Amino acid sequence: MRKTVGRITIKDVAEAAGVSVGTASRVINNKATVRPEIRSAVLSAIDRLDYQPNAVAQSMRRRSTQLVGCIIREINIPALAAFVRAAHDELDQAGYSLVISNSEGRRAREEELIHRFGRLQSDGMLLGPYTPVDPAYEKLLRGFGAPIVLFDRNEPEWADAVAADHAGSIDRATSRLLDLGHRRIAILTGNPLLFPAAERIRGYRRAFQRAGLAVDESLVRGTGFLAAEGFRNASSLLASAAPPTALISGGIDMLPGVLRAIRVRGLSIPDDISVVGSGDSELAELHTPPISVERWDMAETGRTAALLLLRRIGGERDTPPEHVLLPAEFVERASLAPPRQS
Amino acid sequence: MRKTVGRITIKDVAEAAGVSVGTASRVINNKATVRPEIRSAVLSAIDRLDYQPNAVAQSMRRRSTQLVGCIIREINIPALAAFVRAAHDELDQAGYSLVISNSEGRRAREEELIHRFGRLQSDGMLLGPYTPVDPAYEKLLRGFGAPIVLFDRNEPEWADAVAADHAGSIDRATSRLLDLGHRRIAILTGNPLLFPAAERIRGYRRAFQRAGLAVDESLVRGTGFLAAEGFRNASSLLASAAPPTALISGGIDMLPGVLRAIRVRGLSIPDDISVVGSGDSELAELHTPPISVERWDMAETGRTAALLLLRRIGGERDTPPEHVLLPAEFVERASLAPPRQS
DNA sequence: GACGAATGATGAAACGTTACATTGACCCGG
DNA sequence: CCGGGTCAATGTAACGTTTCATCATTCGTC
Repeated sequence: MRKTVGRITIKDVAEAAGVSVGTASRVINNKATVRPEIRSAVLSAIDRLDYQPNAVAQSMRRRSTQLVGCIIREINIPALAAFVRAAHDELDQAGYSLVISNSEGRRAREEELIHRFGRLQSDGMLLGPYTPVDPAYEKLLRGFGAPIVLFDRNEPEWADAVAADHAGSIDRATSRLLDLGHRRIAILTGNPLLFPAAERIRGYRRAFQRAGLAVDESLVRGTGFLAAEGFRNASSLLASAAPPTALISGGIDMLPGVLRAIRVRGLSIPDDISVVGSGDSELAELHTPPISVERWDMAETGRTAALLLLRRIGGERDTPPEHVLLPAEFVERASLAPPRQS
Repeated sequence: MRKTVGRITIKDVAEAAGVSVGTASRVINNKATVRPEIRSAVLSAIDRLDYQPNAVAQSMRRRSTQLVGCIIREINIPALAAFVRAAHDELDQAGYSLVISNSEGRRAREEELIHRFGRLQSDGMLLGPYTPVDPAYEKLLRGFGAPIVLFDRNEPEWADAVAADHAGSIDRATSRLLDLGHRRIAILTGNPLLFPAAERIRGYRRAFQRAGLAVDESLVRGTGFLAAEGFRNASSLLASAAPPTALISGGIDMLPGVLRAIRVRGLSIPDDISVVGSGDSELAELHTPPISVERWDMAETGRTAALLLLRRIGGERDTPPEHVLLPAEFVERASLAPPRQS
């Protein structure tokens, strides 16, 4: 006798099987001992009524939602989509669902989303804050009642984190440019208070230092990861009295802006200017000429982040925070050439 | 006096403000009438205790989770990411969170995810089934307790749907190829039981019919949308005795496979073969030569889907299902040329 | 055949909210 | 001065589970 109104609850199942709700619950979670004949009676009732446990009620009681929040800047960036995809697979396999949200890189939205995922009682969170973590932010994160894993960030340092070795790859890229004879090498990246920007600049300086050369500070621009910033900075540099002969685009989706600035100015790659991008992409690979990039495995990043998170969720609460640094390589393509003799 | 164990509940707030939980609740949901001085007492307690409502408990009681499920084949496909992004924004603005999951185009996973989102009590679902909707599937969907919006699908027909006019754009593409003198035009797409495959083939046939020409059925391949299928079909066609002089890649992420098959065979575009893709992408735009495509607005698709869903969630349950057909255009690029004289 | 130990099933109390029926206080008109 | 009508706040019953203490039955042992 199917109930006509409302969904089927465990109570209906118990009634149909002629047992108590408690027993029905024990069957459903196949717990402890329950007589085989009763078990099958309950299972048949479940089948007959097409019963599905109400996850909300379960979450309420078990105090675990099997939900993981993920705050990224923009799902539309292929590299981030790859990250999400890999993390999703790992979490999904462990029975967790992924709630994603785009922060658009805005502090206010990040805060709102963190609050939202807190209210949601999500069991964990993957977070790539776009704002430097000041004390207020740190407090907000500390108040989040579940484990947090950061990606491509290293603050707050008490959270687990997965990041790529930007310093290493940009060091290699810069060295290669120096070897080719470049001296005026510009690096465009985000706020140096954020890990990937700081690291890229660190690698850049390290290469100069090793070569015994001084860095021209006017060529180091840490104002923003976005394509628009890339365009702005590249444009102004290229228009200057002593324009750079090589340009490192240090943002995961900055390259389109930089390329546009170069095109607008009528320059050609690599004859007029050498270019290095950050993060491999169809754009970099298929561009004419193909653009050299620092590359790391985004899927591996996502997997690792998910695994770290699952470990914490699984109860490992008081081992020290783990900061995984994944290798990044420098992939040379046709976008590099010696500087033009002038 | 901050509780040291467990989260702060509305009970703590009520206690701290010296009112009943009912009153506290009324303040929180600023409902009905509540004396200003009491309201501010409660608000100050909330502030002091840093209280956040438990969304799980709210969902339980209100019977609404503010969660929307989204099942797509693969978030990693830029076009789908754009869809998700746009839908996300619309839903987010209305206070809903988006739970996404990748079906990998596998029926079993689709079913499992639909069940999961049902158990989750999600308030709605965005769904692009990759499997033709047979009676069993239709029953599954009918049993899902919340509104469903399909994208690029038209079945089951009782669900709202948003799709692109593939028939129109592929008709134009085919016509253009016929005008250029092509007669052996192959079309590679998915299962013709699925809307976008059926529509593309329909447009293709329509163009031939208008031109008074017969379709060579051996050139119509409706075996799968994936890049691997594209590679397989393109390879076998190109290796045949009478290979096509033009090729329509009728799947949103099939193009890489098709291009690879052409490259492997050592053919050049457009001299040896003309190519049309489905859905614009960086690959199509930046390829040498750029690939012509049928193009539609993925963001608009996502927005529309979200809006349709929100309307249903908002209570409009018994207006007839809405099937929105968004325009698709044919974008001609350098991948087209007259067939080589043989 | 009685007793304790297992084994299985039950009932009710949570979980944190919201909604609804109730109560209490106060005012106003007759 | 009483009755009815507002307005505000309270107390409590849900929502659908799980869990835990409790109770009932069975079984083996002496």
